[in-house]
Amino acid sequence: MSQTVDRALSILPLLAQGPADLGQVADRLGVHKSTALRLLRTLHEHGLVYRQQDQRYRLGARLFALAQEAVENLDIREIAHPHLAALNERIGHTIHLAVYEEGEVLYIDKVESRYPVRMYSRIGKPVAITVAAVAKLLLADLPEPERRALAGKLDYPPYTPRSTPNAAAFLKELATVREQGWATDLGGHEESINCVGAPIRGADGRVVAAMSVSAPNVVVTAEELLSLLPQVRRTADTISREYSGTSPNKDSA
Amino acid sequence: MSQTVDRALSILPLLAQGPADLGQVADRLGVHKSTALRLLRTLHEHGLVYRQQDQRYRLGARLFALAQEAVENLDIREIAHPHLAALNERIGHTIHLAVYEEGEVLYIDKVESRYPVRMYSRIGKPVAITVAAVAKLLLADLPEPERRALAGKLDYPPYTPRSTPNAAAFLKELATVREQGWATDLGGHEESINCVGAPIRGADGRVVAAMSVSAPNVVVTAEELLSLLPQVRRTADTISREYSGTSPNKDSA
DNA sequence: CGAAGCGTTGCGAAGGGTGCAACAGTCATT
DNA sequence: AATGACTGTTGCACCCTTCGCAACGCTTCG
Repeated sequence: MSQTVDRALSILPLLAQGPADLGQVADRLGVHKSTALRLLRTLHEHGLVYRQQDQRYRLGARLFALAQEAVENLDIREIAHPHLAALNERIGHTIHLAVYEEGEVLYIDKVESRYPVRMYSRIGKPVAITVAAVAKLLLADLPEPERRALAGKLDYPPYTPRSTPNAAAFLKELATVREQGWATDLGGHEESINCVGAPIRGADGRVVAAMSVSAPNVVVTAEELLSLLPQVRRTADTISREYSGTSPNKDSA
Repeated sequence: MSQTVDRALSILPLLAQGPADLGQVADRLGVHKSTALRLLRTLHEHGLVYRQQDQRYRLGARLFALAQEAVENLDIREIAHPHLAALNERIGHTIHLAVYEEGEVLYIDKVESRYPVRMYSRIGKPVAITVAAVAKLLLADLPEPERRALAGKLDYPPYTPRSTPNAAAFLKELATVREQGWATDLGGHEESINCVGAPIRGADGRVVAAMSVSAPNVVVTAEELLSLLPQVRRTADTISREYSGTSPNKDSA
């Protein structure tokens, strides 16, 4: 809606592919060099773009800072974390927390067995949206037209023989998930990894996040993992209650 | 230099502090609501800003994606990683890789003992620039006036009794580091953690990155850690040679 | 030494952004 | 139920800001 800002922001994904010099940026934006220069300068002043010694531009450090601060301000994450850590204490496996946002599913927290360290390692990476248990939970709750439209637009990469093959199968799976209130990924992403997940709901009943427990089948069989489902659901429900129950006022001064 | 873009980008750090509604954004920008609305819309279309259910705006998911892609495109990181992993195989401790950018020191890779997983957990977080071994290495190589100016502007938080107390002590430490070509952090950040690091240099001899090995002193004493210095320096030198030696052409098609 | 490539600057023109005012919802109050 | 206050939204006219151009300085080639 704002041409100048639109052009400036278009530079970011362009630079995400790798450093580029002024001419390249101007070309790919379809604007004059002087225009590109001014946009890049503004981005530079805000730290979103960095100029390396060969004068080429690449994405800047402030971007990390912003992403970091952003993830820390997600209140679901803040509320959920202690519960995820507690569950991890008991069962030991890797636990993920994820949210849905505009066509993408995004890990926002992860608790690794015996390492209670927050890892953002997968943040921003394209989640295997067609097979991940958390993705199924989040998409299953979308309004029907949106869900259908999204399913149609997705690719269905055959990670393994057990991956979701196409939109029809995916929609059917989502219906099942919505019905039963939990989801699995049994070797759909990596042959030897199984997951089981449950939804976290807000006060209005909508799914605001999803959590899952993952484990390689050399450690526990799929059946053993499924036997943890009650604990997973209980944790998810606890988080749901806390999230929707008391008003989590985060008003700043 | 570009007013519109400047205003739009100013919204990002503002939202990093927490969600805000249209009026708040307009006020803090000093512009009319309608203007703020159009800027936010443009940011929204690019995924940098997300509108939550209560209509308030917060930072969006694309930000994570950009930060992620950016860090993957740092060629120093790409070249260094296998060497860091190899060193980690031998000595087992945590290894960091960091760069300097416009007044900030930034971790861009980390190899954890027995977990050869890339963790970006600390990316974007303010590094303890006055005490970290990698920070000393990077700042020690700055041109004198810049180094002096930066040292004067920094805060010197007393994390521990062994933390760098003030600018004078810091500059003296940096001189030592530049002299000897390596750096340590002996309990300056956390009482029980020691680090030893070495610089990675480009073809022109300038320090382009720094690496360090960290270990708690319950595992190895400071002396034992220092005994690893030759290995650390050898690894750093190997990376330096590879980085500056052959032309690492990363031209895309 | 000249040519070609890059980034940079100042300028006039016009396109786009700005603020205003009015509208449409929602919520709380009376 | 009606009123008011509050939000987010829209259309519009004015004028500021941005745009592309052309020329410049600079380095790097041939």
